[in-house]
This record gives sequence, structure tokens and C-alpha cells, in this order.
Amino acid sequence: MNFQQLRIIRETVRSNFNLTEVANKLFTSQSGVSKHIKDLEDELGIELFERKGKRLLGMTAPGRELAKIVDRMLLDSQNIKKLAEQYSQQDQGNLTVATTHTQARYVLPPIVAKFRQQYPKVKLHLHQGSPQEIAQMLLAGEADIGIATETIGNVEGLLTFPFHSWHHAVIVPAGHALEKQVAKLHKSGKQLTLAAIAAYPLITYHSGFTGRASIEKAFQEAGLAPEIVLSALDADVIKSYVELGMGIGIVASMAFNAERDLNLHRLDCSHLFPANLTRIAVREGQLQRHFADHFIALCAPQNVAKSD
Amino acid sequence: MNFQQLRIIRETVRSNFNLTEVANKLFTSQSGVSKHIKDLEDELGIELFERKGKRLLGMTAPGRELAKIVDRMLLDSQNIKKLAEQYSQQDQGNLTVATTHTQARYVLPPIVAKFRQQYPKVKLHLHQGSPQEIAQMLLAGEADIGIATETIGNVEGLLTFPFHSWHHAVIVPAGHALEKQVAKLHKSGKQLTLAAIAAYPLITYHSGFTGRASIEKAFQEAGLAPEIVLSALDADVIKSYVELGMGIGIVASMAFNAERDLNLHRLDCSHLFPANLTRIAVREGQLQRHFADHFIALCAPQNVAKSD
DNA sequence: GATGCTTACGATACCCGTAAAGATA
DNA sequence: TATCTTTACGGGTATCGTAAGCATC
Repeated sequence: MNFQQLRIIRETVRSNFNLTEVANKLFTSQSGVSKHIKDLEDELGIELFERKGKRLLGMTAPGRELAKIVDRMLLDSQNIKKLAEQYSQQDQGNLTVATTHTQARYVLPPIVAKFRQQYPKVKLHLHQGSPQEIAQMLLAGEADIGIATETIGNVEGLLTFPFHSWHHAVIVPAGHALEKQVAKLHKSGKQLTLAAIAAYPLITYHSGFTGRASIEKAFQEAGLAPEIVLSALDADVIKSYVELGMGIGIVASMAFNAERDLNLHRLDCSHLFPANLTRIAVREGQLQRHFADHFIALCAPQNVAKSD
Repeated sequence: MNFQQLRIIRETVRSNFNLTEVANKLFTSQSGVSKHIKDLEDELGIELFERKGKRLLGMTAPGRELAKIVDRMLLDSQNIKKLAEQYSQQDQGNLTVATTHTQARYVLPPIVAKFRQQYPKVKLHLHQGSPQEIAQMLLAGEADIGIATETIGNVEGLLTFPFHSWHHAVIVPAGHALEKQVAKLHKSGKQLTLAAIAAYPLITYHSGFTGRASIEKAFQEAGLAPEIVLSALDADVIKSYVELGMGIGIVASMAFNAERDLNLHRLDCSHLFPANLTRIAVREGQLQRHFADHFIALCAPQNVAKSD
């Protein structure tokens, strides 16, 4: 048994049992991959993979159990390397943060700026993706820290803790009818309603992103079925189309900047949609460079711009 | 990094940083050991061992942390082998039980007999040692199951659960004065006292064995300092000297067999000494063959002979 | 002087990649 | 036929053990 064999086992699972792909990912030859698997199976005296003729289709029962252990071992092997870097190059190295557009664009900048000041020699990698992709990157060891709002909370193998809580807000073109409506309501001591919002065509996030689920839930519970004319990955795109007059937008409230978004106005609706909790996630059992812990420490409340 | 290097790191710690010894233990050459350590240190870019000139004296801080991870990895590598055996040879293999004389001689026989019936192809290895040695064997992976009474409960890295609870008993030569004394006490509804026992020279276990600590504690709390004229590792030895009239014995009550020990009588003293809890221990994180789990299951209360 | 670690060097075994053959869709 | 896996084989590399050199006690 050697590490190359273990890497091959892990990569075979990840690559859906296509050994050619495994060879490419690990920068080695197909034949070597094949032989390594055979050698390991011979050494252990058990079949690890289900085969139909020469094709691999999946794992056997012992194979699945072995894969779990292999994952742990390779994680530990990574931990050894991280440990060594920790001591040999105190404040140097790489930190990969996987996050969504919203966080990267509107929440993380001040934190990243502070971090760079403290660790000028650390190379920061900011990866953008969906919450699912972020979880995958963490589990595969491709990212050190993940930050996302949905789903990330209950992924097996991840350790998460709260980062910050925020609300959605409605954005409208300056002078929009809804804006006047809100002004009137305020005078009589009332607030904006979901029904009033649902009367207009909406532009908001793709499902799975930035609290889209909580928006849908709020409307559904109110018995409303608003027309969502456009969905996008990020608030910048949404704002562009709101400016064009295609509809009113629902975005994370911190995505609105009064100084820059001169053609838009923000309407508070923290009473309409439930608060969203953005979480920080790391892979369970993975050793973190000390500056990674420091990055997480920087994500304390006082460094997060108030958005409501 | 390869497994041989990891094995060498682990063995170096275990062998007190004597590389010659490491080489012998791992059946390889000194020079190879030396080179492997150097290679690993070079690869990681850190010193793992404290050196004085050419001698290794101990570990550096990163070395100590690395050793922990290495232990985990090698444990997992063992787990992979166990897993493979599990599937390739269902009911074959080896089971090493480390225990003390008392358990091996008076408690385990019926359990071992049942086990052999169920798994005739499993080779059982019964290792005897002190509780400390038992813990060491478990932690080093040399034994699968440990059974002992003292200290084993709070050893880091071991998982323990209760096996059975038992009391000490006093044994005396047939017709001994203490025996008559007890008979009298019984008639007036009274019981044997510690003071009555302490009046005679005592023969019991070595300290660290079979509840010796709880015996001492009981006397001490009663303000008594009995004379222990002989201490031994096991009840058989103790009984021999009690028969010779050297003193009265205090042994685990299950060590007395009325049918065999015709020259001795047992006096109940479950009210004088606290109960002793014998525990079963396994190494934390170590995969167990399924017949090992079965062995533990056999240690259920109904299979343990009542001793009080 | 005895023990213990390191370095040098030659033999061996292992790992890798190319190429050809066989199997599957 | 195109894709994929296995087997065979030659070249290269890494590992191992012997032996010599050199510290430490």
C-alpha cells in the first residue's frame, strides 16, 4: 500500500470510475492507474470495485468503507504538509476562500483588506461558486474557507459557524410608483406589504443563491405568486435590469450603495422576509494554517458593515 | 512522504530516539532509517527531532504535532488491513486479548470457551500483564481487547466500558481463629470488621493489581495499618501461602473455589471493601474485526459467574 | 573504545509510461 | 468504430543494505 494507490482510489470515486480521467487528473498514465488498483486489490485480497467485464461501475461494500478511511488518511497527509508550512514559513502561503458573489462583492472587501495588511505575504485566492460548489471545494480540499448563505449549514463533513445575518431589500428606479406608495403608508404609520411588492414584475437571484429560498417562502406563506421576470446570479446584474425599468428588484440589502446607485432607491423590507444567516464553513478534521484562523477571526461582527 | 517514513517516525518515538533500535524493530538498516528521517525533514522543510551533534534527543514542537497525525494515519492503515480481512476471511484471523491473571484465570474461561465454539478458526492470544502494560499494548496496536480493573478507565486514547463488578473476600486456613470469630459475630447478628482482619498478618496482591488500591484505601480510612507480609501477582500464589499458615489472604472473591480449595475457607467481606469495577478497553479509532465485537458481546452479565 | 548517526556506493526492486491487445458501448 | 481497461515490456528512479567515516559518551 502506498500513497499513490490511495490517491488513485480517492480520485476514482471522484471521477465516477473513469480511470482515463483519473490518470489525467493525477498526471500519470492510464496503465499505471489500472495496475495500482489491481495491486492494491491483490494485496488486500478483496475486490474494491464492481466491474462489468473490464468497465468499472462502482464500489463494492468493502470498497466504500475503504474509501472513507482513505479520505481520512489523505486528509491527514495534507495536514502534515500544512503543519510543516505552518512552521517553516510562518506568514507565507496560500489561502483559498470559496464564496458567493454577494459576499465577495459586498461583505468581504473590508475583511480582505485588513487581512492583506496583516499578512502581506499570503496569497489570497477568492473562488466564486454556488453554495453547493463551495461545499464541494471544501470537501475536496480545494478551498480552506467557505462562506455561503444557503444549505452550507447541514453538509456532512463540514464544520460551520455563523458569520452575519442580513435582510433583503427592494430596489426600485428613482421615482417609481412603489416608492410613492411607501411614503404614503409611512405617513399613516404603516409599512410596505408583500402584496404591494407582488403587484410588480420582480427581478431577483437564481434559486439556491443569496436567500432566494426565503423570498419564495415568504410569498408562498402569504398566498402570493409574484411574477419573477428575470433571475440572476448577482445583485449587479439585477440592478442593471431594474434601472432599465424591467421590474423591481429584491436583493441583499448590503448590495445597495446610496452613493453609487444614484438611479435606484432602496425600500426597507426587513419585516417582510426572514433574516438570512450567512455561515463560515471549514472541512472537519482539516488542519488550518494559523492565518486561516485569523481570517475567520476577522469575520467578527464589528468588521461586518451594518446593512439594515 | 511514504509509509516507511511514517513507520520510522512512530517507532523512533517508541524507541526513545535510538535509530539502531528502530532499524531492528522494523527489520531494516540503520542507514536507511537515518536517510528516511532526513528525507522527510527535507521534504517538509522542518526539523522533526532535537539533535545534539549526531545524537537524537527528542522531538521539536512541530515534530510532536506530526507524531500525533502519523499515529492516526498508521492506525488507519491498520484499519484498512483489518477491513480487508473482515471481508476476505469472515471468521478467520487473530484476536489478542490482554488481561490480568485474575480475569484470565477466574472470569474469562467460560467466555473464551463460548467464543471458541462460535469461531473455531479464530486464533486467540491471551496476553497477561499489569494494567499499565495492557494499556500500552492496546495503544501500540499489539492487543485488540484489554481487560483490567485499575487505572484503565482514564487512559487517553482508550475507549472503555464496564465488564463486571466484584468484591474482595478474606480466605483463611480451615479452622482458623478468625473463622470462629466470624461464627460468633454472626450469632449475635454482627459482621466481620476491618479491625479483626488487620489483627492478622495479611497476604494480598501487588499494588496496581486486582483492586489492591481499594483494599489499602479501606484500611486507611478506618485508621488501620495492617501488616502485609507478602504480596503476589495472583490469587494462586496467595492461596498457597495462606495454606502454609503465613497469614490470611485477601483475594478477589471469584478466586475462591469451594470444591478445589478444600484446605481454605472464604469469609465474606463485601461490606468492608468497596466494589471493584473491571472494565473492557479498546483503542479509540481502531476498527475491530466483527468477532472482536462478538467477544465483547459475550462479556455480558449472564456469562460472568456470580462471585459474591 | 563502544555506541550511534551520517554519507557513499552498488545492487535490486519498484514505479512509470509506451505500445499492443482485448472488451464494451 | 470509438472509448476504455488490461497486459506486456523496457527505461528510469528510488529504496535498501554494506561499508566506511565520524561524532558522542
